Formats: sequence, structure tokens, C-alpha cells
Amino acid sequence: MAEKQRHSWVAIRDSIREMILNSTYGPGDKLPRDEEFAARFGCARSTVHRAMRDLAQSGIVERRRKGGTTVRRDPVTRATLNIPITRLEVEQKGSVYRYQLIRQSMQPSPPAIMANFGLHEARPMLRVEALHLADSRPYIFEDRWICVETVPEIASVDLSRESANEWLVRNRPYSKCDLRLYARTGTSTDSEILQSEVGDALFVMERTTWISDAPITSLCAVARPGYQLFTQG
Amino acid sequence: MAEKQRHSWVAIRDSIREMILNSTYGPGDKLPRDEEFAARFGCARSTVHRAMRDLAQSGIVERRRKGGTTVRRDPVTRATLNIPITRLEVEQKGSVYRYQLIRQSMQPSPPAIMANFGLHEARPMLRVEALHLADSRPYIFEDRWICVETVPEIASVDLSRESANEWLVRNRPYSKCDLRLYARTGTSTDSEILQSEVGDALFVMERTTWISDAPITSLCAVARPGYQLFTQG
DNA sequence: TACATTAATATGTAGCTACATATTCTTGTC
DNA sequence: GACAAGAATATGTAGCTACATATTAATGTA
Repeated sequence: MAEKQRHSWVAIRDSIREMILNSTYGPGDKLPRDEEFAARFGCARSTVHRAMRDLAQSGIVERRRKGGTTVRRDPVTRATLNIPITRLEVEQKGSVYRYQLIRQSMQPSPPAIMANFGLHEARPMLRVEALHLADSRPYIFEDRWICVETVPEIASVDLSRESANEWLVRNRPYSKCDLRLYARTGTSTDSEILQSEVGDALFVMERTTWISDAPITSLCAVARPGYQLFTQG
Repeated sequence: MAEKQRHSWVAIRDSIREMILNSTYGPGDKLPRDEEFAARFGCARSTVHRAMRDLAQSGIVERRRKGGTTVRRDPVTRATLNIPITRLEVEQKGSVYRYQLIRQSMQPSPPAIMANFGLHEARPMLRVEALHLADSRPYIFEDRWICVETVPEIASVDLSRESANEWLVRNRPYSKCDLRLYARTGTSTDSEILQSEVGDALFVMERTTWISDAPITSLCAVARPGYQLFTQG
């Protein structure tokens, strides 16, 4: 049945996904080669490839050279989080953003930060504690460690004017980013800085970034009570 | 200088990103056309296109047909969260998984759920409250609403044996997924179900899925104290 | 049998052409 | 000047070929 239309990679992707969903190919099964699919659908291999890449990225299948394509045994839900610069997040909500440097000092990386980076030896780092405010009320407190070997320029940045968050995002790309999210009970220290109550449930985001294996920054951001993180925009 | 090598799309992408980072092109600036870049790099337009798609996806640039490519004014950090089936998450930690159906009933969708789906009228839904356990200790409690119009087969599934989580992931693809994460202070109800203390900080994940505008399920999952969500795997 | 070398193979990438599609810009008409 | 119709243009997609790369399978030798 030489069909003429419907050769878009989106359609092909949906067809293949449909087959996986109705158990034509079950979890762990090996899918036909791209070429085989191309022949079946009457399209080019590149189109199948495009579809497959999308399926692989969304976590439905796994691809390995020579190994072929297999249906993932453990389907995952993949969600993309958009983490904007805090200033923009605040401004987008119509609030006035303000930033306040609390403390900054040079310190060798403590074990917890070394663990985040996967380092075996301590390195000199710049520790920056700062507060982001929305309408003069505390919004997010961040405790950040910056590797001065990877980012020497940070020494010449006036962090009382510009937040490390913003400077790094604007000036340092990263090739890898690890994220950890959890809830924590607020301590008295938190309540002082965030003007929250002791015992409040606080949302914590830990973020560590590298540029091709070289550590850039690792930070722990604690949000004020009521903070929510969304997917999309 | 007709360079021969270095035409991989990754290299092209890095070159362009580098230019954006060293302010050759600043935030809001329009980049040259793909073809122009291709001529400059001495590669094919398709290679530039590939590089650009990657930059667009990672949130560095924005592309619009005819409008061209512009450097995003507000760089974002994009992180992909892998949310596995709860059973697999538990088993991967080496714990024994158990699942317990607490309650299930047909109810019209309440306002909060309608809001999640963006519905204007109530629809008949199956509400399922269930508990996931790790080593016989509460792990995640989920309060789930399933749209029976979109997923009629759910009526014939024995939800005391198989979790709705697992059945849906395995049987119902979704085309859109909204996610909301936040921290909440544990109530007495939570402490009963999760065996936590009243006042504990609890991590909450709200997830809503659709298949091309048709609502599938919306759920609120509350994790036991100490739970963490990671990127990657 | 053990192990290194080689062949086979499925996916990945680079390059090309041609056409599709969505905007923006231009032009024409009132 | 306002607005609609049409031309121009940058990105998006489909198809093709050729080659690269990773990994498994086969083969040969001690």
C-alpha cells in the first residue's frame, strides 16, 4: 500500500508509540531496525530516525548502536523544568525584585560540596550567601559555592550589586546540571532570614553545574513558605 | 580558510554558544540566518540547523520562522526530571515494594481538579486514594482523579492489585504533562497515613496529564519525610 | 578454552536538494 | 491612513547518499 502522505516524523513517531502502547512491542522487546520501519511506512530512514530520537528522548525507547532499539522496561515520566533567573521570576509575578548579599568568603570546599561535585580533594571556593527579595519580602535564600579555579573572573565581580546567580547564568554556560529537590522543616536560622516561622515546610532546591567535568557552582536555595515550582512556562 | 574538519553539529553549537557567551551576540540580538552561519563555518545548513535546534531546546535562543533566531533575553536553566513508576523507584533502592488501595469511588470533579485540567464543567471521575510502601513503611500517598470519559477501561481494572499509577503509565500515553512541586506541613491526616509527625515538612508532587486536550488524570502525591527528587538517573 | 583480531551491523552524523510553512514586509486599493 | 492581498524570506521537514562509530558476533590462533 504505497501511501503518499503522512510521512511526517511526528506521524511516524505516533504510529510507533501506538504500537508500543497496544503491546505490539512490549517492554524490553527489540524494535525492528530503522530501515525496516522506513520500508514499512514507505518513508526515508532519516524520518524514522527523527521519530526514534524523539521517542528515545522522551524515555519510551532506548537506542544503542548496533544494539538496536528496545522498548524501555521501565517507562518514565519526563518533565522539563524551567528554572529562570530569580530576578526574572520575581518580576514576572509583577513584584519588585531586590537582592541582598549577606556574606561572602573564600573557603576550601567542605565534604558535602565535594560530594555534590564528585571531587576527591578540597578546592578553593568562593562561598556566597545571598537573599532574593520580592516586594521587600524574603523570597529565596541561596548558599552558593563557586569554584574559583573554573571561574576565576568571579573574584572581580561586585556581588553586592549583581547576584552570583545572574552573573553565572549570563557568563558561564554549563554542560551538565544536577538538581535535587526536597522539603525541609524550617529552623530558627531560616526563620530569621526568610521571616518564616520555625517549623514551616520549606522547599529546597540544590543545583550543581559543571562545564565538561570542571566544577562551576553548587548551591542550596531555600524558598519562602508557599513557593511552588512548575513545569512549562 | 576552507577548514575541512570540525563540522560536527556539536562543535558548531559550541561555537555559536561561545559567541553568545562572549557577547558577540547579546541578549535580544538577532543571530545571522542559518545559511549565513553555514557559509561562515563552511558546513551545510542542515548542520547549523541541528546545532540551532539544540540551542533552542536548551533555552539559549528562540527561533521563529521568517522571524529568524534571537538570543533569549532571559536565559533559563532547563532540567529534565525523570519520574519513574513508584514501584520501580522503590525496588531500585533495594527495598520491597508494596501497594495498598485505601479508597476508590466515582465522584464529579471538584473545582480544584477542574482547574488543573482547565475544565469549565464537572466531569465524572474515578477518585483513587492509595499508598505506596517501601519495606512495609509508607513511602508515597497519592490522591488521584481519573477521567472515565477518556479512560473508560479503568473501570475494569482491579486497583487493589495493580496501582493506577502503573496501569496508566503502561497503558495510557499522554501528550501533555503539567507538574507542580512544593513543600507542605504535615497534618494529622498525613501523619496517620504516612506515619509521620504532625508538622513534618512533606514534599508534594502534583501531576496532571492529557492526551491531546482530553484529560487523563490529575494527582497529588505526598512523599514521606526525607524524600528527594533528582534529575537524571 | 581463552583471548585477541576481524567482520558484520544498526544507529549516528554530514552533506545535499527540494519543498512546506509561518511570518513579516510590501504593495495596492479604498 | 487603514486594511487586505500578495511577495519575500527564514526556519522546518522529507528524502536521498555516503560515511562514521560503537558494539556485537565470528573467526583464528595459542
